[in-house]
Amino acid sequence: MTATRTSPTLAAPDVETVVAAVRARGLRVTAARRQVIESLFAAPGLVSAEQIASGLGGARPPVDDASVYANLETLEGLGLVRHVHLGHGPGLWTLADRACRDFLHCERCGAWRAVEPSLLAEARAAVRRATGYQARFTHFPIAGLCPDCARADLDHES
Amino acid sequence: MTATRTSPTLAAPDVETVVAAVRARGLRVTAARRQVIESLFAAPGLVSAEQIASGLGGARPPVDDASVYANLETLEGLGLVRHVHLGHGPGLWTLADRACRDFLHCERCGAWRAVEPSLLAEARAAVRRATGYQARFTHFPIAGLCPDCARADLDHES
DNA sequence: GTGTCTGCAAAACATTTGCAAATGC
DNA sequence: GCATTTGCAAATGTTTTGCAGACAC
Repeated sequence: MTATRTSPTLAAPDVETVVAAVRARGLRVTAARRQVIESLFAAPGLVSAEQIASGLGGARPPVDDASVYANLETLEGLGLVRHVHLGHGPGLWTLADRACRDFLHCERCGAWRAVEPSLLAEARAAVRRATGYQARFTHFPIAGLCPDCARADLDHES
Repeated sequence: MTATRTSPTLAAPDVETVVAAVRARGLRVTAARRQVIESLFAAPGLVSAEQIASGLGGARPPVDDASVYANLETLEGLGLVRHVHLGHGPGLWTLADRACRDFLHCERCGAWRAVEPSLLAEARAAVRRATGYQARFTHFPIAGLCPDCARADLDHES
């Protein structure tokens, strides 16, 4: 469902800080839970639940899909983790402090870009003026064409 | 799910016009295909493939899911039909030449709104200036909070 | 010890695919 | 007549659910 912005986003520089935050909430730090957290730190950017479950291609023992989903949901509830939907395909997950960004996604080549929310302030204001909607590009990104594909599109039409 | 449609419905061609367009492309007009087309005309707005397959709750005989999907894809290829993704849930289909083309979707209450693309020209320009992306809100809508939910959000926080 | 988490299995859900039989043109 | 299209059945990919046993605290 909709991501619930509960607590202010914690700065989470390392695994142990997140683990400590989990424990502080009275939740248990199991091997599976720790591995989900470590996978998110190890990943270069957005990762699917399936990638996390299979150990990110590393030599780690796999964690069951259901446990990964349960953990991601729990961690998202704590505000430590977020997910985003880039077009079709599975939801993609990342640490909350890394994902406090707005996303753009190219419908043609699949490239995505994460930007500071402030960069899109003017766009959000324009949407608001035109429609009254308060746009959030965090969970469902802006879809469209990246600069390269937009240029190719123009070349093709001319 | 409250559907807020503040969209002027331009004169859409009738069923026979679409049927004629299908035949003109050398495709066959079967009972199932005709029913898919009629369902799209009968629907008040966006409908799922599942709703079309089950006859829109009417007394019509059901059409097989696979046939509905195949037909929607074919008709979309002809430019007669298109689909959008409102958040999670199934894709939603509508006739291509119904007036409104850009969608906004409320992540909280699920309401959606279809607007003239020109209304969002300024927003698209702002995205372009800030990021170089050419935003298209047609297939994946703008997600955020509708005016009502945005107001409730403010009230709740204050 | 107690209540949370885990892994496994199975279901839910939207969609796609394979194929023999039906049918529009 | 013949290619297109259908309905059925089964597979796909993603996520959820139910549950008995394992384990953190």
